[in-house]
Amino acid sequence: MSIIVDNNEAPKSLAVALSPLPPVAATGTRADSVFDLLRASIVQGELAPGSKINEPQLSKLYGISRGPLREAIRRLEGCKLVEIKANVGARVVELDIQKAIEIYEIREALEGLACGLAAERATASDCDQLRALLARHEAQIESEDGKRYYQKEGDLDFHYLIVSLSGNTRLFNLLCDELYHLLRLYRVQPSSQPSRPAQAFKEHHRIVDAIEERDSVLAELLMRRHIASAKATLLAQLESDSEPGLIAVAIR
Amino acid sequence: MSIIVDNNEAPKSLAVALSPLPPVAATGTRADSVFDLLRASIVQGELAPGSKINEPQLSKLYGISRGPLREAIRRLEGCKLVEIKANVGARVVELDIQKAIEIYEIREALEGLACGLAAERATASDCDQLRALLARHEAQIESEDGKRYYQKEGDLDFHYLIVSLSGNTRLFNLLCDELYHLLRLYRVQPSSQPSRPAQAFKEHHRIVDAIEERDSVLAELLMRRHIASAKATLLAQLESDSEPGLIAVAIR
DNA sequence: TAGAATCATATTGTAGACAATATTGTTGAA
DNA sequence: TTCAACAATATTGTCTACAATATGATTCTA
Repeated sequence: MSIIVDNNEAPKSLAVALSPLPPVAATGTRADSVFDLLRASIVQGELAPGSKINEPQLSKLYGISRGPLREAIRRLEGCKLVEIKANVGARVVELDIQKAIEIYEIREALEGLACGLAAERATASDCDQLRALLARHEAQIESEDGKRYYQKEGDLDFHYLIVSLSGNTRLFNLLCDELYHLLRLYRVQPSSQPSRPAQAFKEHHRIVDAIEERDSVLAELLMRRHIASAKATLLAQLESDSEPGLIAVAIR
Repeated sequence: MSIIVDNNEAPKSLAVALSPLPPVAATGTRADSVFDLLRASIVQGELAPGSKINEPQLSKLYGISRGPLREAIRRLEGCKLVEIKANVGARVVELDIQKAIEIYEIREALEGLACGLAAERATASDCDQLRALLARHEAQIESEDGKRYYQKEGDLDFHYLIVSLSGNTRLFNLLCDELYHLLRLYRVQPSSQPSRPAQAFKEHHRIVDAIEERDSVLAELLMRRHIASAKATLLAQLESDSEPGLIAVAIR
């Protein structure tokens, strides 16, 4: 299954696949709640890449009118998770290799920045937190299902923490509220997943070393290399996956 | 006049200050048109930083209903030009020194990336374009009112071109559709404007040299330094401006 | 007078209905 | 059969009205 060619319409059992709106919205407006739900649905693959966002269908599903729904869709557009064409509607974004390259180029620059700033600003207790996180990851790597966890979310935990230590709020929002959600789209398909948890773990350790030593130049360099490695791994996966995908396109 | 303390409400003569919606929308939806108009109004300072976005008032002014207007406001939120609080409404963003630092940190990383990529990808004719742009700027710098032009928009022209040469569409959108509009907010106030057109012009030339020589590492380095200089200049202005502002706050 | 509670007002949030546009299916002619 | 024009349908875009919430002014009490 390739993410490139999977632009089928949403299945008819959509109402089953998507979670309904909780009866009492925790806080904020309905548009906010629906935004969260829709984003989760897209990121988790319930709403397939390329599939149409049908307003009447979704407003009925979530039990809200189209007004707040449209506002939620506009916010998704801001996050680049959907693309809107006037008088045509919104579709879940389709990720291809070209977009992956662009995203990772940006990610490398921004996380490099974040890591360098973190090295300048991290306190001793911040470093303790980083070490504790790494220790938890080490324990999980040794167990087999932990390995999967580490690949999926544990890695992002590490990056979240570094970015938050940068002290740059806008940078945090840019990475954690937008870019990371997009990145998750690339993890939806089970795929071969050779990945590289042990290697990544080593790299994480060296990054924390640099931060502890307040070596911001080295911290930036190591993080940029770390992201570049992740990019190479992802691109290799995408390219191997794309072959059957292209065939599937040809068949149709 | 300081951008920090200028959080007065929009003047009563708002309808005069803002341009009305053109009778025939060029293309796209009304929400798109109003988004463009509102963004222009904010960036040009007609809608002052910190001022309230009043939906009934604006919908009457633009001659549209609140539905598309709210969608436009959501998009402005995505560009970080307004901040929305649930059940309270939207306000034009207030720029302070802290935010300027954050924006310029991000800008330095992203434009450094863009410039390095441009050095890798620019063709001979791309380089010709860059040289032609610089020649135009040189001519304008020598005339006095050209100097002002150069400070205001000519500099951004140069950066637009570099970013577009990077070949990274997402990077282009991030910088040109979002960050640059925000940056313009800092230029609204007339201020002392010592600025540094001659120095910036020199730096631009060296950047183009590096791009022509396909030296992406140098190109990135020079662009980062160039942005860092611009940041220092802006921060110096903001800090000198902020003193009377703080007094104004104390008086009120 | 100072402060708190209450009420009136204004603004935001939401719903439902209608208009405009795009999409799809059908019919007809070449 | 194939293509084009047309009609039917569905979806998006917009408007109006109403409900929910916040804001402020006023009144009342200590």
